[in-house]
Amino acid sequence: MTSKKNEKYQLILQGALKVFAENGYHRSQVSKIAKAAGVADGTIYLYFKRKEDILIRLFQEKLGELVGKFHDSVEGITDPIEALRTVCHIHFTELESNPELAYVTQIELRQSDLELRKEIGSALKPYIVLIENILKQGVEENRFRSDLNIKLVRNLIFGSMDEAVTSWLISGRKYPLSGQVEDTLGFFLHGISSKE
Amino acid sequence: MTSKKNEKYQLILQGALKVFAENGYHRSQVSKIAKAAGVADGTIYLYFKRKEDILIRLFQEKLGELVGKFHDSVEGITDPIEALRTVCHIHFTELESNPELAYVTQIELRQSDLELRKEIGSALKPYIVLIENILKQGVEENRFRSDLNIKLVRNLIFGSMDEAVTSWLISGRKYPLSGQVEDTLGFFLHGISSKE
Amino acid sequence: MTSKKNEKYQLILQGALKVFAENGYHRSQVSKIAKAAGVADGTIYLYFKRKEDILIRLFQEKLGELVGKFHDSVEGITDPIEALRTVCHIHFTELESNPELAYVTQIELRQSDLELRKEIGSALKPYIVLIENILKQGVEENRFRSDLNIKLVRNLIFGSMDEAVTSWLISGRKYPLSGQVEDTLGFFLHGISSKE
Amino acid sequence: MTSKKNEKYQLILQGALKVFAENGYHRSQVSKIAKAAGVADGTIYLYFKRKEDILIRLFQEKLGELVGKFHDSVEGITDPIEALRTVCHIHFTELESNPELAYVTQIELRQSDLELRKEIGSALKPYIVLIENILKQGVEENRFRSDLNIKLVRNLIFGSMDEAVTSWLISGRKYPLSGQVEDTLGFFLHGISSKE
DNA sequence: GATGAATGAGCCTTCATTCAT
DNA sequence: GATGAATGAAGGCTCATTCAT
Repeated sequence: MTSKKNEKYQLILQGALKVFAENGYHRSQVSKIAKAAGVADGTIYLYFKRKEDILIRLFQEKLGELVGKFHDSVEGITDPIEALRTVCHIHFTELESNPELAYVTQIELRQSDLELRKEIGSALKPYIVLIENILKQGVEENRFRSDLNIKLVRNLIFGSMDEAVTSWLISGRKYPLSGQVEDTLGFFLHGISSKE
Repeated sequence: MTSKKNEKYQLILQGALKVFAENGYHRSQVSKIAKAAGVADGTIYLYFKRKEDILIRLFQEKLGELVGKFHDSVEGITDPIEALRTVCHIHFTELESNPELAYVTQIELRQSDLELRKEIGSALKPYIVLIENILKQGVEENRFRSDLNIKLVRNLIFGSMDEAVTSWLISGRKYPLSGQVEDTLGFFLHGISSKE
Repeated sequence: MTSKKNEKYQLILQGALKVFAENGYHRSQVSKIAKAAGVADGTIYLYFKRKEDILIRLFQEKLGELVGKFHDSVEGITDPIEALRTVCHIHFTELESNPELAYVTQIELRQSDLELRKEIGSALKPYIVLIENILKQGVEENRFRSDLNIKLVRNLIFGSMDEAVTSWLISGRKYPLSGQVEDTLGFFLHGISSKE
Repeated sequence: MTSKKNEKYQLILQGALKVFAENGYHRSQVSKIAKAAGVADGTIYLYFKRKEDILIRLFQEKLGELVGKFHDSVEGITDPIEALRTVCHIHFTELESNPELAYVTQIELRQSDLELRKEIGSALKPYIVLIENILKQGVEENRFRSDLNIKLVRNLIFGSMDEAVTSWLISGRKYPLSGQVEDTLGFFLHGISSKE
């Protein structure tokens, strides 16, 4: 049964999320993760090739879930502006309601070398593509400017939201992140220039 | 002579920049930095309290230089839009022409715990404030929207540029970063909505 | 099995005794002890918190054994003079027949800071108390002088024997230490004054 | 002028005595001694071959002074018992009134390897010989027992006093050491047996 | 599959000693 | 003689990974 294998596998991922969030990747010994997961040290190596794999898989699983939620939520929405609002709303509320995950994605995942960054990049790819598709659709429907540099703008949008989350996290989460959805969206849609 | 003292200090910083960029912080042994700097291992500890200090100081020095350039360049510019263009232009060209520095700031500096992230944040503060002041001035002069959430927008702008640099870096620097200044500025100023 | 755990623990202690005796504490690298014990360097840290702990535990174990022997030997002896003779005899013969232990107790254990000295002192306490009890009993039975300053005299007796051992050791063990039991006892019992 | 040379030499010895007493030999860095002495690190190596030499010389100088005092005080005394009393009195009072010296001689000097212990032994020799001569004279004058094992007894006497000092020191110097001269002397002279 | 005791490579840091000034 | 910046050897300790049970 894969369910049995999944059981330990999931326990380890959950333990790792907790331990990474509390201590940071480099101060999270494998033995500490094993204890948090309630398994023996060696058991971890039955499911993960090396310590770094735990981080990668954790990210992939969690980001997969997130991207799934993005897809599900956007699916029925035909208005690209509404789709963008939904993406931003989910991005902020999901991380706001899950500080451990936020910490790991915003802080710990960056604690990795160029190689890992590329892997993270590919895991993020579906999310970036999702934004890209919204942009394309918006341009086609003439809701967005036709001269958009889409590859660039999707990155700028992602980077904006990412920085908004990181700032909120580093500030100590003193204000509600979800309260910034509309202002962020306004920035995306209209920029900062006065109408004149 | 302070020049003499500065000499070794600078040699170590330069060596560290090179070694960090090549290997990443965690794979950069102190002995490797010492060799790159042309000094003995122990000498490093005459100028830096511990290995992590090298990273912090490196960042502070280099970012200090960058912020200085921003200030110098923006000083004589009265038009806030032009000021924003200048900031973006310098941000992109400086890092484009200095890939080692780009690597360390975009990748390695993120490989640090929350504590260090806060120190980095405070070193970045003057830059963020510079953007904030441009925004304030623009609002006052009615060039920017009066309803801007300035604290948020300055972060979004910084985050956008930051992500643009990271993407360019992770892509393998296959395209000229400086070629994206105008499109980025267009995004900041007008957003993505079509005029209608 | 605790025997299995004890096995490595004992191997390390034995290795340490040998290496300390040959090289002295400060010139005994942990790796040398590990090799002598036939275990890996890291294994030592599964059983001992730090290098200094090996010395402390070694002393406590070995001194514990010695004190046990003193107790066993004295137990059935009712004559306090005979008890004192037995103590001196065991003190000299045990160390004489175990030069490695003698070296560590007389030389290396002194190579420690005040903090460790206090720990050693507390481990020695039962031995000192044993001597003290013999003195008390002797005074009660009117075999020893009633005006003895017992706290002082127990120290003087211990110090005498200790110095006798150290001198023998530093001399290169050129004469039989056990041959000095009777003269030492004579000194304790009658002092040096002529009867007149 | 040797006086000039002696000046720095003495400064270093004084600094070392202070630093050794405060920190213990192994935690007394050469640079700390240099600072306490008010000289440069390198200067120490103009007067001492290596760090260990400082300890040896310090001991030799200080012990030399002590032995000088013993000789001066005993010189005019013809009664061997009185001579022994004087020796014990000086031994206790000198170290009691100079806790830094006491600490270094009783604790730090023991923190040395067999080689150094032998050097210390030879520096102590004149003191041991002084005691030996008193014993010989006493035996000749029939004040002490004629069957004394002089080589042994001189060590026992020295060891007794030495232990008395160390115990007093480790106890935290809570009682006056000089108050134990008479009881100690009583032990030397008459031992512990009741007269009968 | 699961365990966890054992491994041993790896590395930061200290500090006695040197030597150019 | 005096300085103190520079040196670099040395070693205690950690912890990711393995493997016999």
